[in-house]
Amino acid sequence: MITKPATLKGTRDFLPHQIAKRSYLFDTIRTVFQSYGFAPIETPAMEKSETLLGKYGEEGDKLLFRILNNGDFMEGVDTGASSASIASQISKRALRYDLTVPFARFVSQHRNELQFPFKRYQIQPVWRADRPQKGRYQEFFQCDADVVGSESLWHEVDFIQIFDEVLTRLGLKVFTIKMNNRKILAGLAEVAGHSDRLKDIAISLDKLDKVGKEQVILEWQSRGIDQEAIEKLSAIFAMKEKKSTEGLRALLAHSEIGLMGMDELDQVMAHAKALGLQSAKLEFDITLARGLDYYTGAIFEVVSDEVAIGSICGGGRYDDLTGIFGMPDMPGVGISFGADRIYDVLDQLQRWPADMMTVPDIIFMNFGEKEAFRCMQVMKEMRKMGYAAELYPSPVKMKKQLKYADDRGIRYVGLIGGEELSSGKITLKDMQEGSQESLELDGFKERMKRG
RNA sequence: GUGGUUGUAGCUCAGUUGGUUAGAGCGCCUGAUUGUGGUUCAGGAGGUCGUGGGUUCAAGCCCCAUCUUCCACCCCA
Repeated sequence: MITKPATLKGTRDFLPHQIAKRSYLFDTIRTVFQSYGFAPIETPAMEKSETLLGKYGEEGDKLLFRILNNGDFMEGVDTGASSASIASQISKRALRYDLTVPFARFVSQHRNELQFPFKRYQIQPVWRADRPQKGRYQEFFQCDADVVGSESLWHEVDFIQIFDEVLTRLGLKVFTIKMNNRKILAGLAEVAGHSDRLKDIAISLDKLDKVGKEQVILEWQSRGIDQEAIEKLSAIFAMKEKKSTEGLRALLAHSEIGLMGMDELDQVMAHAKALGLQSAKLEFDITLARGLDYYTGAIFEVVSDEVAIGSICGGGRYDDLTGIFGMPDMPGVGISFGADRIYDVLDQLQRWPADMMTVPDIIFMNFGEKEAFRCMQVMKEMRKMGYAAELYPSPVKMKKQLKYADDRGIRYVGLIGGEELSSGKITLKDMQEGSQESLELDGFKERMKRG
């Protein structure tokens, strides 16, 4: 039986022109990361299940792709157990869900080989068993930069500049870097008298933009936040509208952690603004929560204001990511570029630079055995000069050969047929101009150098 | 994971209340042009109507399942 060819849902093939665009994107990100002192690493696509499980919350666990054990995976399995238990019995490996947790494992494992603070970047695919939508895939690339082993807030300032630099270079003109601090959210929970309910308060608050404040209040109520607390928290709504921290200090006056968050936020934003940004708008957003459980300080999210596709970058600070791998007191902060979403944004906006396809500089027409051999000799010299050259592989009709050159967007065509072979000349055709000239080998080289 | 939506030629899409042989544009191939592309003209190829069942004398169209797409939740890049 023949299987109909198809990629799995949420996954895609990449054609040469798409790879060209993606490489340009990666190269831009890589260049900027390196200019800020980050060095590349790679980790395996799969990890032990226990490395990944429980790191992304309950929802995240469900989105992990599990890998079935090899061999007789049912041997000794308690089939009466729960699905989750059976799953962990028959699957000891999983595909990575992001690059941050594998990085934490990496740092802990190689701690004696690294110099701290350690700054690494990583551009690799990740997998999530999510339901696909536009800009939402089951396999996609993340481009992460993290620094571990430093509490300095200068890193936060660096990351804001990196967002600005990369996205500006890629041609995005209108985008917003949203910033908040988990300590501020913790402070709010504290003054509301619900320190233990930080997550409930933040998750509902995060939806403010979408559902409005009445709905947020309703959701708080249903999550068991009492009326007195809600009244205190309501002061937030005004701050959200003004996008300012005005009045926030007063509200957090009795929360040590809240005030600490305020200090951090003010310091980072002030420095980032003083250094200047090219295209980015930098905004405080009290409702920004982000789901990942491990964030403890600054949190970032970048959205394009030109294309509605969700966030294109994210990031934040975590005090203790490697603790679960047996390496306590290792603070870190990092960001991630969602390459595939940025790709989609650039596609939609048609912001790709021209001439990104890797196309040879010249193609030689094939007139037969002897003529082709002469072309091979000439091409050998051309390649030494740094040109990419190729020969049409078979001596078919000129029309077909030229159309091939045209379709591929190759600018120059070299013709060495019977006439040229006997006269020792080369006919060079410029496909853009539609002109052609007959040249000696030296003149031909000169002509190519002139472009 | 929940609710919805989509699928017809390589691409973008028509296809009437179920009724002969499923169409168009673009693209592709061939020729006009046996050493000249992108223009023009003439001709041609290409479809298990996503897949599998079912209802019917008859299904691209109705029903069920499944895969896929996109949307809203959820969550996120």
